[in-house]
Amino acid sequence: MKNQPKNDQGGSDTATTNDNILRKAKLKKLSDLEQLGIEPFPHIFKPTHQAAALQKSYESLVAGEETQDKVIVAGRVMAARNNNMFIDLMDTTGSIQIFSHKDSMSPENMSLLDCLDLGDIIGVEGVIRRTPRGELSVRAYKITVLTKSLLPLPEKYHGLSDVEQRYRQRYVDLIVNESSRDVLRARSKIVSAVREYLDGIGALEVETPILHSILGGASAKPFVTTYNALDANFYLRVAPELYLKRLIVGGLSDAVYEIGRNFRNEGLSIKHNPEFTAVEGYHMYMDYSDIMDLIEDLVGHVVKKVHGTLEIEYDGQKINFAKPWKRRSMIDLVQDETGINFLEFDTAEQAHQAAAKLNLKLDPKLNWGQVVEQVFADRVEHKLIQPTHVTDYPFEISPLAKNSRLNPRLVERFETFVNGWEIANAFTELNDPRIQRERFLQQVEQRETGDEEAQMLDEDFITALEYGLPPTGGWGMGIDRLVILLTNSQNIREVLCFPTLRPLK
RNA sequence: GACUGCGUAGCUCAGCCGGUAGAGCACCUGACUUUUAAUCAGGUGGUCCUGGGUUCGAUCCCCAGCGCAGUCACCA
Repeated sequence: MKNQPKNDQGGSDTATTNDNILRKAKLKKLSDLEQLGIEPFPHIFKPTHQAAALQKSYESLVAGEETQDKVIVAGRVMAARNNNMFIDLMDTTGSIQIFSHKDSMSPENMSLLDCLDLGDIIGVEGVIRRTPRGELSVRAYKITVLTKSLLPLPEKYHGLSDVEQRYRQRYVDLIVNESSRDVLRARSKIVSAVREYLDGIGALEVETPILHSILGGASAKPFVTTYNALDANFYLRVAPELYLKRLIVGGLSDAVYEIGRNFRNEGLSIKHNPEFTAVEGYHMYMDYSDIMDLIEDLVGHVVKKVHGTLEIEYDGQKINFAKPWKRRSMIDLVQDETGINFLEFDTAEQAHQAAAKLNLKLDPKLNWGQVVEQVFADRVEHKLIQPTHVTDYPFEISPLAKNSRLNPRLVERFETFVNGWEIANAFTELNDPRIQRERFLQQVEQRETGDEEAQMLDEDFITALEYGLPPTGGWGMGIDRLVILLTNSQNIREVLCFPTLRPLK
């Protein structure tokens, strides 16, 4: 990539690049400060006020008026005018102008102004006033350098827009791009709201292993790593599901949940990052209908917390999260779009023939359920803009879900779609150890025919089921996608603090 | 992984139908001193992503590589 800061040029006299010239200018000011007996990196400073709160409490202060209210603020110098007489100081809450005039500052302190650069972090003691031009300001009595910055900030008007650099050097992006800060702060708020809701219904937050010796809980390609001390290979988990259900078996709580990272060794896209955050929850004595209610309440709580209303706009499209959400079976939705009722086909061959009529090119090895899933993905998924629970999935693609009470070829599973994206996946949990073993064995068979994503037989999980998993409903939700929707972002990387990039060589 | 596009100053971007490059901001010097992307005058700053090839000459054309983006495939 271009424009990486070079770290090995600080002391070189032969340096001629602009990078070096800019850096040298700042190093000179740093040594000027030291000449003045000023420590450019002091240990501590205690501000008393923050910018946003000051802006709010002095909202009605009229232009030209000065108070006697003493404040101490601290932040980064983002802009300066009139030889640093006016400085825009930015802290984590907002900005406030600093006004430095010889009438209210010592000559020594005034000379410190000459050593300031954009990007420096300073502390300012002074009084609140509003300038005749109407800008709320701190008239400085004393300015303290808190941290000298040695690298130039990006352009003050256009900011930093090179996406690669924004993600590789998120700290620079965050300094100059308010929208980046807003998105990541909203993410934190969303995670808090999820936690708040689940704690509120009495669910217990737990942490289960990320290093798994047996792959399970979802159909996905894993990352593999080695643990030296045990001389054993581990998978980075693709889902925490099987461990969470073990905790329900153990009766740790009526409900448990985990918010954490899953890892899938698959491609990057605007919707996919190899490590992503999911929340999963398991609730005794609930079935998938109860979980649909729960998802609607949970997401509703989060949306309201972030937006104050249940109707949001994403990419110009209005999305309404008000209950109840549409609930419709996968088979019916496919029939709505294609006129084909796949339940009429008893064999995979018949399903393949039907799919072929729809001009779908499918791997001939796919079983009936996989064909239905592909037709659904191709014809239906992208049309599900408003929140929709798609219910009753084929059992072949749902090895951990309990069979349907209505049709043995289906299971009590649903996925929730918003804006054409799957955001949640849930089942009435399969708790019959005999059937679970069969399902695992079918997965193992698929694995042996080359399906890298098929799950493994987890004997200990079956043992847990043999001790008895009470009737339980479980669900998982992708946090990143929810954040994309609720922050009107276009890309998963925008909602990750540090998205995955190819390492620089 | 495949295809397409992009890579020029610290940042945001022009430009060159092949003759070694410009602007604004930032930075430096000076002026101004109640400014708001402050203003005015002057100045510094470039491996035009990297490596090959074609050419008298390549930042520009060709090939390969690296990085990024978008689309597709797998997936949440």
